[in-house]
This record gives sequence, structure tokens and C-alpha cells, in this order.
Amino acid sequence: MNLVPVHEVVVLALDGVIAADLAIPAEVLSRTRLLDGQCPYRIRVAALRPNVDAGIFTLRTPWRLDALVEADTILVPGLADPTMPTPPAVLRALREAAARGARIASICVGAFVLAEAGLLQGRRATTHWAAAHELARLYPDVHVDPNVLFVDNGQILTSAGAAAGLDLCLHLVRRDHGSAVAADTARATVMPLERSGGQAQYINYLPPNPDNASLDPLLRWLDANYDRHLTIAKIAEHAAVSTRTLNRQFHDQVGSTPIVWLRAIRIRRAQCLLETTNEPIDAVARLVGFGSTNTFRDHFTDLVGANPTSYRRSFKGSSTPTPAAGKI
DNA sequence: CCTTCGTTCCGCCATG
DNA sequence: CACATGGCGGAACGAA
Repeated sequence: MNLVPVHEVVVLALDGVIAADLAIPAEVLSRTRLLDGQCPYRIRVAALRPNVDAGIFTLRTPWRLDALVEADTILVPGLADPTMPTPPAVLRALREAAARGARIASICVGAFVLAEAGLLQGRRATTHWAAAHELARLYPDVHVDPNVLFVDNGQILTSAGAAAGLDLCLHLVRRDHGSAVAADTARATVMPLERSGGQAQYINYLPPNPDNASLDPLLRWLDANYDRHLTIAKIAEHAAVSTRTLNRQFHDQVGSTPIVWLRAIRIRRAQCLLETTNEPIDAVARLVGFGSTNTFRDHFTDLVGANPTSYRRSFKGSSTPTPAAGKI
């Protein structure tokens, strides 16, 4: 394979930074590996001064704002006080980076910093649900949507709470390196590739990976039709290609096979049902498209590492009613 | 756990 | 020639 230039990622650490917002994307991207084992991202944490107040602790980093000049992607974590004015030098650096074409993504209430820099003008954006109203009030020209995990405007991205920062990062990995690499990253960080729980919980205005995305419409279709009794023949028919081509394209673009991919969708959906409903296991099996409860159990245990019953029990035990909805 | 039988998928080669 | 597609066959897989 050819050499992929290292993608420079800079995480902006301002005083009052929410540690999780900063750490989660840094961790996810630094754990990303291409198929040849290389990490495609170089992560740096940039701050105005060596010591940054991170609330519970003080964070120390060798990099300053000038790191933003070389950044391909800038991540802006949330601050404990979102409405606190951002230092002018930071705003200037962000605007310059944006003008240069750098990709800029905010986590949680980091969207306030982007808005203050004027980067969200006239755009759709999201932020932590509890702060969405305030963001919309302060910046009337920003279309705030509190109901999605993240919004992708191409160059500018915003995401909801810290957990959604994970979803955003996996989305970036998918955009940059395709579904296969993103799936690996998801596995490495022990999180579902895409949050199911519903339909499209994110807004995406760009095709994920322009030169390698011919399967994308089909992947979305599978996301919506996983519960049907699908065979390779039917999937291929829907995609209007032969089964041979379907298999080949999956291999090339997803790094997987149609059935394995479909099964992953079904298991993810099953996890969600087990977490949020009291449907019996065999009902769950059928709802997510498995023909037999036994095979469902087998695959579930295989992918999740726990059988469906104990998985559900571990969730009931921690008594979080609709955990996903609350966090977003 | 095993067995059976349909399904999947990949190498190979032909075709456009 | 480079490239994408598709048919075929059989080994491996998986549903029940």
C-alpha cells in the first residue's frame, strides 16, 4: 500500500476544559489503526499556556496555539462555562484555520466557541441538549438541532454531549479511511460503530468517503431494513449488482462481507432492545431479523462477549432509564 | 452436541 | 492495456 500522509489533529485545551470532551476524541483517534497497522493521526493538545485548568486537575501540554497552523483537523472540547468569552487569539487562530480549509469539530458545548468565532453562521449545528437553547438564543443565525448526535457540514462539525463526541470521531475516521477502519476503531474502543436506538441520529451533509463510497446508499438501506429476511441475492438485487460484485465491493470498501455486516447491525439493534425493553429474548431475536433464537444467542455472545440475558441484567442493574437519550 | 442441507463467498476466467 | 463486472464451481460456513 502507498504511504498515507499523517493527518495532524490538534485538540484545543482552554481553561475550564471538560476533561472527558478533550480525552475521548484524543483517545479514539490515537487508537485508530489502518489495515497496515499505522496510526493515520498525530494528536497534539494545544493551549495558550503550559498549564490548563481542567476542573478536577491541571493539564500540562508542550504545544501552543501555533500548532493550529499545521492542523488538518481541530477538535474543540466543551468548557465548564460555555458562555465565558474565548480569548481573541484563539478565535483568530480558529478563523484562520477555517479560512485555510482546516476541518474543525466541536464536542459538546465546544460549539459555543465555534459560534463565537463565527464559524457556525447560517449553518446547522448541535451541542449538549441542556445548552442547546442557550446556543440558539445567543446565536440566532445558527440552526441548532438538539435531537441529533452530531452534524457534519463538511468542514465544520458539531456534536452533542461527550459520548456523542465518540460517535463524531468514528464518523471522521469513516470519512477519512472508510468503514472498515472505523469498524476496527469502534471495536478497539469497545463501542458500537453507530448508535442505533432509532433511525438517523445524526445529520450528514456529505458522502462519507467520496472516492470509496459507492456502497454507502446500500449500507444505509441495510441500516433501515435489517429486520427483514434478507439474503445475499435480495441485497444484490436491491443494489442492482450481481452477488459476485456485491461481495467484492463489500470486501473492498467495508473490509467485511454482507452477512457479517448485516449481523453486526442486528446485534447492535438487539443490544438497544435489551437495554430499553422487556421483550423476551426470542422476541428480540425475531425483531432484529434472526430466524432462530439459538443462532441469535450464538452471534450475540460472539460479538458482545456476554449472552443476551446477562447483558440485559447488567443494564437493569445499573438502573438507567433510556440511558442514551439522557446523555445526548 | 451433532447432522443435514441451503447459503455464502472467493478464486478463476470470460466479457465489455 | 487497465478496469469493472458477472458467471461458475466448490470449499467453508451457518441455520435449524
